[in-house]
Amino acid sequence: MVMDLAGIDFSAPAPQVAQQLIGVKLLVGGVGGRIVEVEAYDASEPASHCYIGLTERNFSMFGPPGRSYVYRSHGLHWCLNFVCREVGHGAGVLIRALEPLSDPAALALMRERRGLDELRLLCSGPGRLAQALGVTRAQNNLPLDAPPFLLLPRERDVAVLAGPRIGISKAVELPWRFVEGGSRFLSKPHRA
DNA sequence: TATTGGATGAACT
DNA sequence: GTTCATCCAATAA
Repeated sequence: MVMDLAGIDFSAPAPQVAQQLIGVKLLVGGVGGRIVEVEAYDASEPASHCYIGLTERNFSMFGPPGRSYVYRSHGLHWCLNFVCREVGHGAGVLIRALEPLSDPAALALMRERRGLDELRLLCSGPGRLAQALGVTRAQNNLPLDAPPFLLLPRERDVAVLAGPRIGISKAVELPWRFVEGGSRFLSKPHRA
């Protein structure tokens, strides 16, 4: 166990970490919810930002496991990842959707940041959840076991389903997207 | 130096 | 279903 957060060993391969993250509660500055959708990425496959090697953008994915990797997508969205494996490997888990926490103050803050009322749309997508949680490049390469981050273990069992990843054109065959079966907060429905 | 293509989301038809 | 806003790393030249 190199990095034990919410009972998860982040030095394990990304797909293994990814399925264990479903049902875990993620808070950033006290705001967040239960993780219901994630995707695993690894330097060995071409859909990963690490496939090409170390760059200014992806350097945190080559650092220690159990840290954040935040990147900008399509020029306007931020996306949050958790780093896996060991230093120098290049692997991580993209956090794609949360079931928003029921704390009233937290919900109000997320709604304000998103400019929306509808609970379903607060955190159902990687860009949306980063906006709701106030995550930007300022939160890149930070340890996940210290503020503003907080990870709490699953409170109950969840049914985890695996399927193909969303929005990629390479390595489309890998079933490295993991969702909570039946969740209403997914960015897209599960497909096997 | 120029072009291209995204680990997206919102607003359209 | 399609379009588009808008940034930047990778690739081509």
